[in-house]
Amino acid sequence: MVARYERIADELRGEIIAGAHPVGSQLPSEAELAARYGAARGTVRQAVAVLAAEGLVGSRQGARRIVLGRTRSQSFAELHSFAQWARANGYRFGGQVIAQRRRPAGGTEPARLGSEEVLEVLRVRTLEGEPVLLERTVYAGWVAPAVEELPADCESVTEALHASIGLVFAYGEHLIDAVPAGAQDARLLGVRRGSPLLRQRRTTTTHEGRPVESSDDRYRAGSVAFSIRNSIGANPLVRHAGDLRFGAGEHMFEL
Amino acid sequence: MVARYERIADELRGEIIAGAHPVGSQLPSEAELAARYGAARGTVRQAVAVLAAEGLVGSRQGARRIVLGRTRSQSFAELHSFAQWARANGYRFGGQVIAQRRRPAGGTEPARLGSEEVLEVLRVRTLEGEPVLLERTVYAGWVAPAVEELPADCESVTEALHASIGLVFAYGEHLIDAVPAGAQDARLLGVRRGSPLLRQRRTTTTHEGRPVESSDDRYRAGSVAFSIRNSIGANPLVRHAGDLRFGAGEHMFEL
DNA sequence: TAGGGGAACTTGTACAAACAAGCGAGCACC
DNA sequence: GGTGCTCGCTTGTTTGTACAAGTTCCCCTA
Repeated sequence: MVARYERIADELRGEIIAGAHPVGSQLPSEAELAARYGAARGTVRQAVAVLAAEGLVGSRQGARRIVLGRTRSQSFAELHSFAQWARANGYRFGGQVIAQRRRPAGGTEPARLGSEEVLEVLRVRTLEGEPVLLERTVYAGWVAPAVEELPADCESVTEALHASIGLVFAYGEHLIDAVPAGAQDARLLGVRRGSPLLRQRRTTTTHEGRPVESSDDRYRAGSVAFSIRNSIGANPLVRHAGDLRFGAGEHMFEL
Repeated sequence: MVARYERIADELRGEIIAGAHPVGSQLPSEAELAARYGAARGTVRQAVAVLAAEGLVGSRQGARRIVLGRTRSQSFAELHSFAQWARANGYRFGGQVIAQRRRPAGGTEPARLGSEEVLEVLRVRTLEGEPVLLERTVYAGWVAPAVEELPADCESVTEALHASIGLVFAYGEHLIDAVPAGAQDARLLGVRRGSPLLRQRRTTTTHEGRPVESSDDRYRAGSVAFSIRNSIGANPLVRHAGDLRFGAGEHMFEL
């Protein structure tokens, strides 16, 4: 059972993507949409709120909503699952575990992952036959057995874990920056040492806030880019900082 | 006049940051909050929706909301304005125009910026005395005069343009990736050629969707990082297979 | 013609009510 | 002891109403 506002949002999104509402044009007013769909104004507002959150439309009090773009963001799942992102975009992709071992948690890991023993996995992901991503993932102890069950060439770890133990990656925090390729990075990704990599560090938790994994993913430069659309009203994005000299923290944009 | 739901959100956020609701704990139910604040349930829902959008709390049907984190994501303006971000975080910062010239629009610029003549500006930004950011910005013709009025060491272009012509950067689209430093990048940022830079390409528009600028900003590696906190909606692992397929260009994560 | 004043329109906020759907704990049963 | 089920709690969805606040555009006036 899909909610009514979602169906309305889907339909409006479809119209925008199809070009019925060109970029820069005005959307029908809430009252018009309510009449068209035979829904209450509140329901229509929920629908357009979805589109606004996706960055497709912008709105401000007093003026009609305007169309900002036509590309849809599928943000969360794609940010967590390489496979889901690649599949949604029609790319050929693959994966291969290079190394995997259990070890005691160290540093901030016990606090971040909430377990004393962790499972460390090194995976290479390919896109269109080319290695583009190196994943260094640390799993909390309680998911380790399920992860060890997976085949080495498992296409989608996220989906496999959902199927096997019903695990859902519900919340995540991501840090994106650029780093030079180390020796191992260079070898596995087929680039020169020191060449630029786009790094995404993430920590994910379940619905209950239970930590699942913490990962350091490195993309070959030129292979992928992150895209964000935002507005002054709805603020998904902000910046943070660290220190060049002390190297203790680093400057950070919060998205 | 601040909205009621915003005041409630502020108060709850304050309680979370202060530790009254530790990370992992449950928030009071909507009914309790409504009673406490003497507000309708809908109003309370709006308040907690704000916190959810900030990534502070997570929610799912049937269960109480839980606290996910204590760090607050700030304003949108900080993504567009280096100065506002740096100031809000208490950093010393500066800026200097290196080159500036008008030229005819080329390539996709007429379409992106909606003008035939543009103003190209090259700026270096410093943080704590160190050059960390190189901005190559192309302004639409209609803002060019106002930009040319600015002093070469203008601290905040965004604020200056707001003060002089009432310009508001309302919507933005950002593409984040990693690139090797070119000769000019290396010289101005004080790094070696080919070393990693974090690149943020952005296009900004006004409230009405009128294009203002298009920029290529490059950060020294290790100086800044982008941070995103997100959550899965209601739909766990459901994805539509290949409903969208954009041929051109590079692979993109859309956030 | 340029400018000010307003009226109509549009989105934002707030309240109230009702039902649907999912979660969790406690209870009964095997 | 463990399993399954029911019931109460909590969040999600939808409708309706009313007013507030900001925008847009037309018209009237100087």
